[in-house]
Amino acid sequence: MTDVAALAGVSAQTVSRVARDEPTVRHETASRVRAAMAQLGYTPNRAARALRYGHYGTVGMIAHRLARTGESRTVEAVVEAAQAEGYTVTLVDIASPAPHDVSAAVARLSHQDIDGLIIVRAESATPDTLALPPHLPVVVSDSRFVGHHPAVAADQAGGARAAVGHLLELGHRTVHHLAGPQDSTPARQREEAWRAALAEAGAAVVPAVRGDWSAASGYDAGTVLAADPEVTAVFAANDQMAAGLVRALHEAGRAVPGDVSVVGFDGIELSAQLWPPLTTVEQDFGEIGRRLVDLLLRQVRDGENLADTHAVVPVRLVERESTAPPPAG
Amino acid sequence: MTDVAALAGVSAQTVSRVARDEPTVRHETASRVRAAMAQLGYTPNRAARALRYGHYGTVGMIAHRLARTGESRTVEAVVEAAQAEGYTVTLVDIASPAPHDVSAAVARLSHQDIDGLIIVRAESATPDTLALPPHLPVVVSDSRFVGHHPAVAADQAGGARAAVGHLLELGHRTVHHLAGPQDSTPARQREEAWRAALAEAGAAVVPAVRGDWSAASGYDAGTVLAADPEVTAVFAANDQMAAGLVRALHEAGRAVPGDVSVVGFDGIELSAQLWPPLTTVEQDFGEIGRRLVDLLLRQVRDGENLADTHAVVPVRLVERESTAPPPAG
DNA sequence: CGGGGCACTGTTAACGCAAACATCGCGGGC
DNA sequence: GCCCGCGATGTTTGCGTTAACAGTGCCCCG
Repeated sequence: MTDVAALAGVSAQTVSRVARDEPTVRHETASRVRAAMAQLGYTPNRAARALRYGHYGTVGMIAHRLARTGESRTVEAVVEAAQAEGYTVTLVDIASPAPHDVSAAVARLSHQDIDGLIIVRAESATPDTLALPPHLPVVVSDSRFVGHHPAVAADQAGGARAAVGHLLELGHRTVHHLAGPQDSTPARQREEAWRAALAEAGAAVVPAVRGDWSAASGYDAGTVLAADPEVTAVFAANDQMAAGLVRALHEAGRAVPGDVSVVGFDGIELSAQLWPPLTTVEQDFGEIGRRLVDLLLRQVRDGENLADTHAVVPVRLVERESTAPPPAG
Repeated sequence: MTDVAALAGVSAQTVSRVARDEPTVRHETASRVRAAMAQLGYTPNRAARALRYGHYGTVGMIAHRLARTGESRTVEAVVEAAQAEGYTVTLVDIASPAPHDVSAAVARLSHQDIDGLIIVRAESATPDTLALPPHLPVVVSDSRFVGHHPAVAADQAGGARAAVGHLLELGHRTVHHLAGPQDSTPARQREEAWRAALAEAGAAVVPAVRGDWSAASGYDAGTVLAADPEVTAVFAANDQMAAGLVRALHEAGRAVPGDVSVVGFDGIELSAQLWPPLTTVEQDFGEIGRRLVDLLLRQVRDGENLADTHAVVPVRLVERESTAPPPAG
């Protein structure tokens, strides 16, 4: 900056004014300064600016396994929403959802230049183990943190009930469940809602089969389910596992949806192009991302206390061709 | 910091020393300072630190459509690799791959606190339209920038040749191509290599059908391909489109691989669980991410000039059940 | 023709931190 | 017993920027 000032024959302050497009600089002077900036390749140092201003224009985001469907789509939505508000996003991927790793990530990020923090699926962390720096605005995409931090979550239970209800209405006597891993909150919520929906409808509550979200685990579970002639309808906790399940059913010679109906969860792009196209509970990740950013920035900018806020984002059952009435007899 | 110093009864410098774990502080003093830090909820201000040190410990990353397979997996790998080196990643999603939007993203990011920049698939941008700030280390995941910026790219051509070669070896007389969008470099590279491989093998060079990477576009293209009895083998430019294509084939009553063989590209998780499991060209996104970070940090830390570096990451043909010899006759 | 105001530009200080240097007190060597 | 050296801590200074205030020259008004 000093060099630019010298080259343009003005003071550093004037360079600063030009850099910030202050109107109180004569046109001629401004162009001279701009020329000097271009010649020297000058860019304002953001660290110094941030130091002066006291904020960074950046939000931190912590997630586990960024490349997964929900995560990557949430990341995309958060990045877009943050950009629209003039903020950039700094990302940290945690090694595991264990409290220790989450805390380490929080520590790492809170040492970065961030104005606020978004935690996606803190899974096994609890409010107490989070060890957040005081005064740092936070939003969590996990409803267990209500009362501690503002939270945004999809209507997991509603989605599960919709899936079960749909299958029951088609005439299935009960609905099996291909559940997600036990350390995942959404997985548990879907599983509990499935069980509750069955009980309320007076249908037989059968044991759940468990996968780990991966398509391969869905296939493995599918080989078991396919061998059981009692199984006529399965609600899978995500679309990946549903795809693996469908493959296992095909291999076992059980027609989908002729012999077995399948419902997924998430609404990944591929769900519509599977064979058969998958009936699924579609989540609005874009909305989740936008709500996360909104709740965070309201704290950052206006200092609102939103600890009790709990935004529930609705889900939608999309009926495609993987569900039908059970086989006669 | 001043408050902490006052509370602990030491100077600010000693607080600084404790914050950085300098060993020249007496244990007793250090604990007193730490207690004060905890009580006051003190966290070192990174902007001030960055100002002092002259670097940020952050790299910027620009990508288009973060939630797509290649992008999200590259992002994950980059984030992990950067974290391992003590850097965090700031993400910007561009609205479109048009030069104007890329430049805008560059401008936005270069005003952030970053030590270097990773540009993923600059697609339609060219070295000249990039308008990068001088002295900012950059790495691009696109081989067209060789000579201008260090680049990392998967072996698109090699992958396409492997796919075509595999199908030809099975006995197919020619291989059709379900291409990606024309404004995508990888799509063009795959398409050109497909055509070249066909020509070299003396096979008939048929026109390519074009999609936009989406599974739905693959389905649309698939309805056309399925109607043509001449088609016995299709190389799809990505797995999503391959999935849509396979569905269209199923619907048209053409068996996969009995009547038509299909090869995809990318190696998404679901490819192994489609029906039938998809033969595909697997990319090593993890390696791409690691190489990007490596090349960037070598510039950042050691000031190396890597402009001519062009890392080609090998791909691997994974043979599964969607390919077989053509139907007899 | 002198003073007030305005447009423009310069000077000073502070943001929070850490390197460099200064100081202090103590134990040991002579 | 005096001074050196070392460990532990304090003081000064500057990183690049910008807010606040301080000029400086010019035009216009009375």
